[in-house]
Amino acid sequence: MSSSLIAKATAARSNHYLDGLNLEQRRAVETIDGPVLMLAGAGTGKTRALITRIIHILNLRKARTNEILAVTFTNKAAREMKNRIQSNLGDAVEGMSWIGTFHSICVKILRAHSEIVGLKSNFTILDTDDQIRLLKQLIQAENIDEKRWPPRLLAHIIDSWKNRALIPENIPVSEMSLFDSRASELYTFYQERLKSLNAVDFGDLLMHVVTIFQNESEILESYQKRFKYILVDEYQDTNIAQYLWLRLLASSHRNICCVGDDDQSIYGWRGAEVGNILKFENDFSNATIIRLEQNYRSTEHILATASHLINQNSERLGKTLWTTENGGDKVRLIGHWDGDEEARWIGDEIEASQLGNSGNQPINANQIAILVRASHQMRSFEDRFMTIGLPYRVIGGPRFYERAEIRDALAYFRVVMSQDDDLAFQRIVNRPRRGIGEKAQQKINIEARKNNIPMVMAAANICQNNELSGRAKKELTSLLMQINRWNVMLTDSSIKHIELAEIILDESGYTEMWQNENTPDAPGRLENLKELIKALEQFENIQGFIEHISLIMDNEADDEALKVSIMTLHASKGLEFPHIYLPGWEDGLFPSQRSMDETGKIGLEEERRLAYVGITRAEQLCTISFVANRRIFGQWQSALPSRFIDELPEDHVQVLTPPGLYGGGFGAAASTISSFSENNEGIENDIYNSPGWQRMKSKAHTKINPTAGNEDYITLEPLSKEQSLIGERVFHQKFGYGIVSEQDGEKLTVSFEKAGEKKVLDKYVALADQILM
DNA sequence: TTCTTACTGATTTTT
DNA sequence: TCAGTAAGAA
Repeated sequence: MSSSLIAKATAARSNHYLDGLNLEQRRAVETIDGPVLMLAGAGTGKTRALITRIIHILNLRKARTNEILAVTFTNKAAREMKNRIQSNLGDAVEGMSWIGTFHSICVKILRAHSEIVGLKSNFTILDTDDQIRLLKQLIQAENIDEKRWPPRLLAHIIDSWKNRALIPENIPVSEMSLFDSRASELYTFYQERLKSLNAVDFGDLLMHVVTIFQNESEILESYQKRFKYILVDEYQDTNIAQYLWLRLLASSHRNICCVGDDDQSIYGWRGAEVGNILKFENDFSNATIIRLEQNYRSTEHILATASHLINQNSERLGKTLWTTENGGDKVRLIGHWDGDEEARWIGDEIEASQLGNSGNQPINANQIAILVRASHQMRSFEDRFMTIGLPYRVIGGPRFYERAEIRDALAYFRVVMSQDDDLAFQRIVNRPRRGIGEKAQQKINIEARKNNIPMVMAAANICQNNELSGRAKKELTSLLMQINRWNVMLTDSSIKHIELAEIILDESGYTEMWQNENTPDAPGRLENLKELIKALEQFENIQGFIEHISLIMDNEADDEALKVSIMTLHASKGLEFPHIYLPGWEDGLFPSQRSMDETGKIGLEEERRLAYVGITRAEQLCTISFVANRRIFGQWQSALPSRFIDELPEDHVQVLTPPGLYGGGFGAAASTISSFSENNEGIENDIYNSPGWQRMKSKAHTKINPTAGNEDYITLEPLSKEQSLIGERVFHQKFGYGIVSEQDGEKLTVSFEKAGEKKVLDKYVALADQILM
């Protein structure tokens, strides 16, 4: 009696972490044994459930900290998981050595068993850039026309095989003859080359480990025993190799919990298989399926809009998000004339919301995000925000370690550390320019291949045998000597590794190269190099740094700064913001034409999921917009509103009237808008048929965008035919300002200030003094 | 070898 | 439009 009371009391005390979970979350936490699929909709607290589950397993003493395998896709997610566990467990989290990305965990496993797949345990990890360069060399060596068969394509083909864990011997016959009928052959060569370089690419990390698991049952068993519980985040993004990897590890005890949302699968084009999540029940019989559907993030209108949209997809497991949060603003929909106006309007809206206009609470810029489909859309926002002085930051873009200067610096370090790192050597041998050009490099390469020796050694031979011209020989010899000297310094304990790094960059002339360069981004690159040196401080030596760099280094944005975020929809997954803007909802841009062309309905559904991801990022306010005219590749194109706009639920959407004299406009969008307007308060649809609108339309490409000033731009009267324009100062969208020198009907000859004399049609110019600048 | 100019062709990108 | 590259000129 009393002992059961004690048990109850202890349980009540130690389980406090379960407090505040809803019923489903709690079930997800407490169903520890056996396969579990947690279908967690956007904003339903899946990370919390996942973390609590780990704590629960530990608390019940079902496993030790180092017996739990928790896999994520990004380092950021892994870091976040660790941090959140730490706040619950304290330093015990240090024992959780198996929280990480698929790739980083595979590196760890592969380093322990690399000899099985013919690698040394200190293998290097190539990134995409290295991979492409290697493939390029192979293609050249095989005398294949690079133009018709670009290395990128081959890289894609090989990646797609690796994503399916297909080693060269297992390529399906139907796919062998891709790429000029040589794909599988080149794949074989590529793998051989990687082996001889003692290197792997990202895909290999997974594939090699799967191969080891499949062929070495003892090794597999040891890991099966070690990982008593397996947790997987973002399961909808796993590819086949990852799926096989998981299934192998979980096949004995089947204690695997996969968390995912089929509606948020947006990486199909990169090999992710939604199928993995759709058929989880088949793969793991008697699996418990738990749906987290209560949303804690967004208002009812936002959820209803997202749900209604995603409901049009056919291939889904089905979930309905709900919330107890009633009310809030409807999702807003607005059309604009063109991309500049869209950016201008959004800029104005953001400024207004920062001040707390229209009855809402003032909101900081960092609470707002703009999510675009394609990165080229970002520019008009950057331009606009720059001119109005609105602080912003672009999330995504090239990562720190992908920048050329960082990669160059790392290549120097790599060569110094291991002189058989041919790829690194090739990268730096003529950077800065040393007069060791293509010819000389080819000689080194041939020599290396002939004798099967590293390029550094081959280069030394060539220098000795006098096979190079004076300058090249001199430079190469001195470079080799330098490398040697730095290598000696590496073992000299009186020189700190940070100093050595600086010495290498300075003595090689690399820093100088950027100092002498007069491009606008040169200072930034030097700045990055400083950052790199700073990052070195956290490591014991350069070696340790290099080990981690290829997998871990990423640039963290400072969350503190009050800046509007601009990013792609893809980059927004997992984030949330009070206010979200979703511009560019035009057919062809979003959904992307290419997506639909390439994979048809599958592609369209993925695009729709992308829209779903976008909308569900919003907590309070979500604004969708589209334009009638967009400049794509410098060409103006008129656009139709996205078909997704037709799929929005009218009851939860408020259509806004664009500001300006003619209310902006969107040609064919009018019909879409009018179908909405029946249920929406007073929109004057007929403005789209009004003479003013038509006039606006005819001047589509003449509209002058004011870059400064708050006033609405003025609309120009059409130039009258009778009016003589000779001697007038005019403005042209493309050529800028100029003076009209001749006039023949509607044809004008204008001498432009910047572009020189051009013949243009009068409808493409405007009188300069009518332009408000 | 390197600098210049002409051409081409173009989503999304966790590792 | 614009960046990245490939062929020509110095």
